[in-house]
Amino acid sequence: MKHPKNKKESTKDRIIDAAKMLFADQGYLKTTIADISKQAELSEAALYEYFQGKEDLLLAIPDMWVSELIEDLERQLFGIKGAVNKLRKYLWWYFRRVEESPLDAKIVYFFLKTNANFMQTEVYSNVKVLYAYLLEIFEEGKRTGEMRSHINPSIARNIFIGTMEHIITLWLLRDRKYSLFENLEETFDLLVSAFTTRENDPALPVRTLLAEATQTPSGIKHGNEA
Amino acid sequence: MKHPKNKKESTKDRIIDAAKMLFADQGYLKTTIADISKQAELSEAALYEYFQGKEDLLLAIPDMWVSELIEDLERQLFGIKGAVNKLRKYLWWYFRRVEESPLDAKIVYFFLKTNANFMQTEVYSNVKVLYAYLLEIFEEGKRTGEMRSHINPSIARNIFIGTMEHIITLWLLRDRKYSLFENLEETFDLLVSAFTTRENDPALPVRTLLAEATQTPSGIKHGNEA
DNA sequence: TTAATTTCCGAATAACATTAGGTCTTTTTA
DNA sequence: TAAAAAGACCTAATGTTATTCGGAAATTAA
Repeated sequence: MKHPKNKKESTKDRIIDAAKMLFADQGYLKTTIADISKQAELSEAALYEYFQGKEDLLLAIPDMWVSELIEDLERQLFGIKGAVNKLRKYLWWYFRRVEESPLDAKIVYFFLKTNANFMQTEVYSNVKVLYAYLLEIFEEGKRTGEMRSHINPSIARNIFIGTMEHIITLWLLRDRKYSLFENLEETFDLLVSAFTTRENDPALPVRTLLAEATQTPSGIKHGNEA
Repeated sequence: MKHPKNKKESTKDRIIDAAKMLFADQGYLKTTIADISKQAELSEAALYEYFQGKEDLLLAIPDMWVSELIEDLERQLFGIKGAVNKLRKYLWWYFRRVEESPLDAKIVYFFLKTNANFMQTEVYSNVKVLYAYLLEIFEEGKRTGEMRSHINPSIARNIFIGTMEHIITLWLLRDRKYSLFENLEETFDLLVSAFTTRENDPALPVRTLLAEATQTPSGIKHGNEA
């Protein structure tokens, strides 16, 4: 059915690109079908051959992006050992994808949830897949002892996702004037220190502290713990 | 100017209440001025005596709510000693306010950021005030030694706010079928364990071991407010 | 080459937000 | 108190936008 004329971008893609740019730039409301079709060099009526309407067009954008993400994620995590390492990879991977596709990200974070029936959409179930990976990671960490045994995976996931989303939202609101990766290392360490057992906490290695403490001149009382 | 006929709700309030309900229920887009004015028992034209337009009306809602929050927050935190206690109060207070005014919260979290010029609005600067309190709390915690000395307050704030917002957003998306306070205790403990020095971590009292081994380092005055 | 199909467009249509212009009521003021 | 001013409200335009209609041009299939 689809015969991609490689010489030029397909019409559908042109529409999507135009819409993506305009939605992200001016917002969904202020962007008119006339704007989009002008940018895509097409009549307004023709646009309706490709999308059922403005809302359908909006939904199509995150739909594609999130699908790509899902496919990529599996490959990215493949072969990585350990829950903390997976968590780290997840974070760096996702931030890179967001930095590479800020328009998609903006549409996802700003215009998707407003849709009222967003919960019933294809995109939402795909987002849940992305989140489910995190749950698995926390469950693995718990199982292997890398993370605290009494941790609640879904709570940990809330904290992790919430933090990610907030950082991204701020970055988008501030017109992405800085790098998303600024302070990321520190943020990750802080998060991990909440989840992991102490031995695995790189930010505050207790073993080392203990060792230091027992060496400090004033501190030696009774080193009854080891 | 204002002569509040106490016998009935003022017209302006009626409009705001109608808009709040309809926006939160159907979304900003699907709600028409006709809907709102019908609900408020008013002609469409009359509505424009009170608000410049649909967008102005939308903005008015969080504007009022956030102003109230700011005024309340100061009183709520007044007299509470210790950064962790303040943090806890902040969280419980805010969640209660959200649970009491879910429609306002929904408008804030779902329809405000989409506004493109949201950054220039009155509401945004007020939201920043709310967030600034958190920064102060983390700085205080750092200063008093209640929290880790190497913590970055703005990173801690990101984690805290991100987590809050994510929990609230989920709750709203799921039609608030459960209590916002479900698992809150556990979530808070997990967060605090990332921020605090070990002695204040009730979940995993590793530091008590250390404290036994050494004396409290550098004369930390831990307010024993737990 | 002809029929079918796809791609596209100009011109309606319809749903809205917003304005204009006016009536009726309440408040002010002289 | 009576006239004037201000306020609250309305019906009926007006203008903007999304969406649909009916058909033309271009492409593909036979």
